[in-house]
Amino acid sequence: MPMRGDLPQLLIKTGLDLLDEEGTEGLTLRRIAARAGVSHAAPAHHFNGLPGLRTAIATQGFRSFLHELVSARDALPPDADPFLCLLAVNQAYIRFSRRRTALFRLMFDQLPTEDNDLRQAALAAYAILQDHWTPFVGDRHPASFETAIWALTHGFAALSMDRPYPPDTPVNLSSYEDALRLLVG
Amino acid sequence: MPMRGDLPQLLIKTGLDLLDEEGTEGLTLRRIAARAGVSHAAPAHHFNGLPGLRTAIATQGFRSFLHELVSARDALPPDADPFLCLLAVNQAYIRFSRRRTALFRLMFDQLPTEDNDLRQAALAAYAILQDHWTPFVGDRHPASFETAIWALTHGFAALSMDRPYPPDTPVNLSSYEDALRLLVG
DNA sequence: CGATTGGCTTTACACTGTCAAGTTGAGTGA
DNA sequence: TCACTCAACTTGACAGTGTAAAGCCAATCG
Repeated sequence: MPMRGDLPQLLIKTGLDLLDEEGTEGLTLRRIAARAGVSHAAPAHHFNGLPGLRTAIATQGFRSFLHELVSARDALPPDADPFLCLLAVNQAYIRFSRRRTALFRLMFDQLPTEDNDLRQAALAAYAILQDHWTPFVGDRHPASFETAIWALTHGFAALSMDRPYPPDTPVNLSSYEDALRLLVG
Repeated sequence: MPMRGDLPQLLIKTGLDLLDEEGTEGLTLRRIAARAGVSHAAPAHHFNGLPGLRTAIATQGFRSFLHELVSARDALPPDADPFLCLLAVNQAYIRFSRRRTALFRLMFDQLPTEDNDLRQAALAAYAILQDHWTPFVGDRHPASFETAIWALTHGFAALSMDRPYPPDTPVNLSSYEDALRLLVG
């Protein structure tokens, strides 16, 4: 495998930059290649064409996602209120979707892909989420509660990415906090 | 060459078909043109390039969306239980996202576009949703409750489109019903 | 009748992903 | 030392894409 410089990793990083800077349509094999200083066909040689590179980028995206969730958790004191922990981690989820919209969209678009690395990275991030809402299950059906709280968070993230759905209401994080309280309370 | 029925509407309908049959990447100006039996540049002449055609298709999508929500409501007897109405309409929301995934994605991708027709179509659909959850606001903060129930529904729709997020758990509609009950109860 | 205009076609161009073939260069074995 | 190998690229070509400019042509209008 590539000892020298590790071009695949450089291509993934370049793709992430391109995604953040220019959005979804900026992610192109040839642009990544040009920015990485290699020939236009080099990326396709290391990944399985554009789809392969996209899942590789999405996988790295889930790892960054995990890192931000963990950071949000570790920023609180170890004896913090469980609800504050839950809120902090879920707000990190939502902030990620707003700050890295194109990447967030790519990640969840690529999720159906049956790629092992992608699955593992996504599951690792999901495990962090699970850890924080399990204390609130109570006597409710665990699967339903899990579905509820996760769909609430993801839905809020998806809808507040670029704009609110009903263009009048400004979706803000405090209204998410209220909604979360409704659910766990 | 279509004598009757204006070409723009035919192009939109062709685009919707193409989207349903071949997914997002099947939606192409040239393919739409070919299927509609016109030259490859005809679509760009009536809409503002591909972006314009996409928002036009998304707008029509929101109109179909509205129609399905209304149909779900009208399928119940007029004296039906409010929760059953709410559930039926929201399940229609979710079914739409599963049955017409590519269109659903396009609709919410194009939503940020500052297009008046698109806004109006999206708001009309949203109004139907609002009608059904307002009876359950109770003494809660209306905006937060609205956010909660709508984010829950949209999140569930988004996550169950192609796949479950944690690839193990099969997201099904009955778990959504439970989640909805948790929220409105 | 000639001019105009709107609907569409034709042509051209830059850009995309992908494939096949070529190049290069660092290792490897005898 | 000297071919040989083989993976990492490069080069070149091709079909498909959106878009812009120009052309065509029937209907309309003054």
